[in-house]
Amino acid sequence: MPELPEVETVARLVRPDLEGRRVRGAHVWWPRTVGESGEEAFARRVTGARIATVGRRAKYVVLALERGGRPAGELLVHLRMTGRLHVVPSTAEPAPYERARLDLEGRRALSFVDVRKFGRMTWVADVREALAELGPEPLGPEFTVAWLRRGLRERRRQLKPLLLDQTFLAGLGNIYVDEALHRARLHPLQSSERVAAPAAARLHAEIQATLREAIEREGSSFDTFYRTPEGQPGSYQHQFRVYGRQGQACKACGATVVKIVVGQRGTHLCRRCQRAPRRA
DNA sequence: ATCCTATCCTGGCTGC
DNA sequence: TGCAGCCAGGATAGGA
Repeated sequence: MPELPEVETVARLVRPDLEGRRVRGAHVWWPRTVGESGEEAFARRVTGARIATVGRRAKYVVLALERGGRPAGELLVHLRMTGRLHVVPSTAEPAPYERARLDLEGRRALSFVDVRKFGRMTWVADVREALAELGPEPLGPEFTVAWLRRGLRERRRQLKPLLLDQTFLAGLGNIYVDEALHRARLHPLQSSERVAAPAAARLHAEIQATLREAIEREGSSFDTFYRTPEGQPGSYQHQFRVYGRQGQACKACGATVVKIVVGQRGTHLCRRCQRAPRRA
C-alpha cells in the first residue's frame, strides 16, 4: 500500500520526466478519479499548464502548475491502495485499469493506473488550503521528540489508530506503523497518554529510521500491487520485522509474530517485544 | 473526544 | 474444477 516511502519513490522517479513539461490535454476513463468537478473542468484546469515542480506531501504527489510563469494551482495525486503513476510514450495504448492520462509535450504522457479506483488525481487552486488538515511530515522539522511527546499526552487514543490518523502525523500507513511500533517496542493498543518520555523518544527515532530505510530501498512491493514507475519493485518488504510475518519468528526475540485486528486494520506484533497495556 | 461502521472497488484467496 | 463469499485497505462521513 503506497505510504510515504512509496509515494516519495514515485515522485522522485517521475520528476525528471515531468518538470518543465507542458500539459497538452487530458483523457479520463473513470470520472471519479479526477474529482467532483468533473472531467471537463479537470481538462480545462490542466490543459496548457506547465508542470513546474513535482513534490510530495504526506501520501500525495504534488504537481505544481504554472501558466505564463505564474502559479496555476496544483495537481494532487493520491494512489490510495493500488494507484500507479507512469510516464509512457504518448502513443501508448490505454493500459488495463488506466483511469486518467495527461498528454504532455515531448511525446510523453503521465498515466494513472488504478485497479481499485480509490486513487485520485485532482486539481486544487491552493495546495496549502487543500491539505491544511494534515499533520506534520515525519521527516520534517516540525516532527520533534518534544512535539511527539506532547501530542501523545494530549490525546487519549490507542497508539496505532493515532499514528494512522493523517491529521496527527501525515504519511504513515498500516505497514510502517506496525514496523515502527515493533521497533520502538510499543504495543499498538497502548494508550497514547500513557507513553512515557523514553518510549516517546524511541518511537520518534524508530518512525524516522523506518521511513528513511524504506525510502533508501525505494519502498515496499508485493503481490501485483505497487511497483516503481519503471516497473521495478522496491525491496523494503524484505526488511519487514512484523508486517505480514504472522506465524514466523520475531527477528528480535524469536517469539511468534501474531496478527490481530486494531481499529479494523490487520495489525502485526510480537507479544514479547511489545508488552500489552494493562487495560486493553 | 474517541470509537465504530459503512462506503468506495476489484482481484485474489478460501472453503465448500 | 467452479463459484460464491470474504478480505485487504486509505480516507472519509455519519452515528453512537
